Amino acid sequence: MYRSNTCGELRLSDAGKSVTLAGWVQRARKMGGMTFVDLRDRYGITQLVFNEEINAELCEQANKLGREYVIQVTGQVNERSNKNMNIPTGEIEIIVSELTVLNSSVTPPFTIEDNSDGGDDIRMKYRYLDLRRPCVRENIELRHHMTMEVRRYLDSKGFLEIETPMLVGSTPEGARDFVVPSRMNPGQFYALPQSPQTLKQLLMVSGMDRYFQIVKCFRDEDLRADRQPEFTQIDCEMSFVEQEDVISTFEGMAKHLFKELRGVEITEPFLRMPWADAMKYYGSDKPDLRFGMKFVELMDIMKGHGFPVFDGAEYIGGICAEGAATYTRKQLDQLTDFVKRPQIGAKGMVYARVEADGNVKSSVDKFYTQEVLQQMKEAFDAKPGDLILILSGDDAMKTRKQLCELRLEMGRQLGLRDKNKFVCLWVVDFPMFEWSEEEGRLMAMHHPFTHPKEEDIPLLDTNPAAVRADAYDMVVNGVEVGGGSIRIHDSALQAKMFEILGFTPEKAQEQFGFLMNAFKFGAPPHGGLAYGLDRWVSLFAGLDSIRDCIAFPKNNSGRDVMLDAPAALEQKQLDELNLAIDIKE
RNA sequence: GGUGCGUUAGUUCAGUUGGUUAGAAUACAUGCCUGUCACGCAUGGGGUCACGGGUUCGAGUCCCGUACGCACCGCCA
Repeated sequence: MYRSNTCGELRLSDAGKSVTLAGWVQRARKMGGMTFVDLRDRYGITQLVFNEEINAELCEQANKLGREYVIQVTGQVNERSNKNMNIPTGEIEIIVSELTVLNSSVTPPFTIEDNSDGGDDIRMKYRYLDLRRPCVRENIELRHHMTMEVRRYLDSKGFLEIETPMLVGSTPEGARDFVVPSRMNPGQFYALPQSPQTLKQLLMVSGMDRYFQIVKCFRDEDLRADRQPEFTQIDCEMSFVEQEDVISTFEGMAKHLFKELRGVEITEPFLRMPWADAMKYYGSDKPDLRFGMKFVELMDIMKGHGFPVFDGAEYIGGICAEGAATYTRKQLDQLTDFVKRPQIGAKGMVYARVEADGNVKSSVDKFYTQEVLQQMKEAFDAKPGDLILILSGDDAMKTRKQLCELRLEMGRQLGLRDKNKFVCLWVVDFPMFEWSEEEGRLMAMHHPFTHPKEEDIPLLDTNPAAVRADAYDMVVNGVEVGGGSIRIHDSALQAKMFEILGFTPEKAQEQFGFLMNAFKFGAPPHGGLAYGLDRWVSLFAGLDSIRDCIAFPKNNSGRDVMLDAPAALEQKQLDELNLAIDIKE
């Protein structure tokens, strides 16, 4: 038996017991005649005491212990004379009578503490040491608890957890696939699934009725703080459901997770917003509604008064930052620089302060009478002390996206994006298609299996760009944590969708024939949703990056710096797979 | 594919206008210390200033390129 207890569980009530503990040496404090050792495991830290007067030889051994040595000790639980109330075990210590070094350790490259001295790069290289740090370990524990609660909730609703294959066929629409060469089928490749989308639909055809899977998905696209090439979805599908059924089931799951993992009880229904409104009022399909600053359009009020920039604009709109009239000229110049950054791309920014007497003082006063400025103030319902920021441009959608960035930045600067506040929103009524400049054709905004809104189906022939879909995203604090749709279950309608997307019937049959054929055998109406597990955990843990809740993540270049992957293959392996490498300059 | 920031001791960072032997903290080693808990005190070792080129009497510092890291744009049905 290596241990009788963990390093996190002994309390004052255990005083007098003889125990055996095992763990890692966090640090040793040598006081001369006595030595204290903090022994750490996943559960906590327990202080060990070695006293020269009691056992000189043992104390000598303890003085040789280094950081991260793995040791086993036996001793008696003792009430401390000086208690440390900062840790749960701080009222006791172990007076050690036996010490075994189970393994030594070289000096770690960074300290194993919450306030570590390790940077991202070195932490990833030694991720197994990074995971020893309590603040990282807690994220992994939270992730575990979340998957357990997901299973508990979905099981209670009758969902079956069913595994789908990782080696599937490549699909042309959407993200780039990771591909896997087949040795037994020379020149042919599997692809890793971007999502089990079509397979879960086939499970509905099978009559499985309610399916879920906590599943890895793979997309060979560039990484971000919130995007990894392999990530985990909570993938779900239900039969005989309409949009409302799916939304209520997964709103219920979100509430369950909030309650069980964050202790937040949400009783009222989540907010709903049509996609068109989200774009119009927030310039984004995933608005952060923890704060206001809804866009106000100013074309009627501000255009045609002789200010050339606005007079030539196709869109003029602004936000009102409550109480921000105290912003200095320097701060406003910095905001102007912010929106002019190439990544945002605004030409400039107009600002207006509402002064204590209600007058509006703007950066374009010479073009506008106070009367017009007052109309503008009314449009925002602005109060004395508020600051109005206005952008304009010749492309309404682009300008709204710029205004969106400005709004988020102001929210950040004014401290309105509190990590402990959660606002949940369903964005609904997504467009079915969006125009792709690159491809010169319509592309599915969600995916090609999405059901159009019943009332918009006639538009498929006349004006497909105006067709809306039975698609919905869940957005929490401006993070898209999941999305789904009602699917097409009719092979004729599915064929029509492929036609609109520019597939020839032959191509559609080749790529998705298996699905359309299945639909001929009695496919039930069905729909579903996938939640992003990594993003949910990050949101609950208040993390800036999903990397921090993934045990072994990839870096920005898609590399695992610990495993040094990806890497070149041996020629023998390439030969077996009938592959030749030809790297273009 | 693109933009920005960064790369100096094991680690996290400072390093002024280009000027003597490149510093701090922490970690590490040694010694002292019997109630510490971020223990304390003393001493010590530890540097290809990412790499390559350029400007200069002289480059950690300025310029160009490359590599790597982070954030972002494109991309992510």
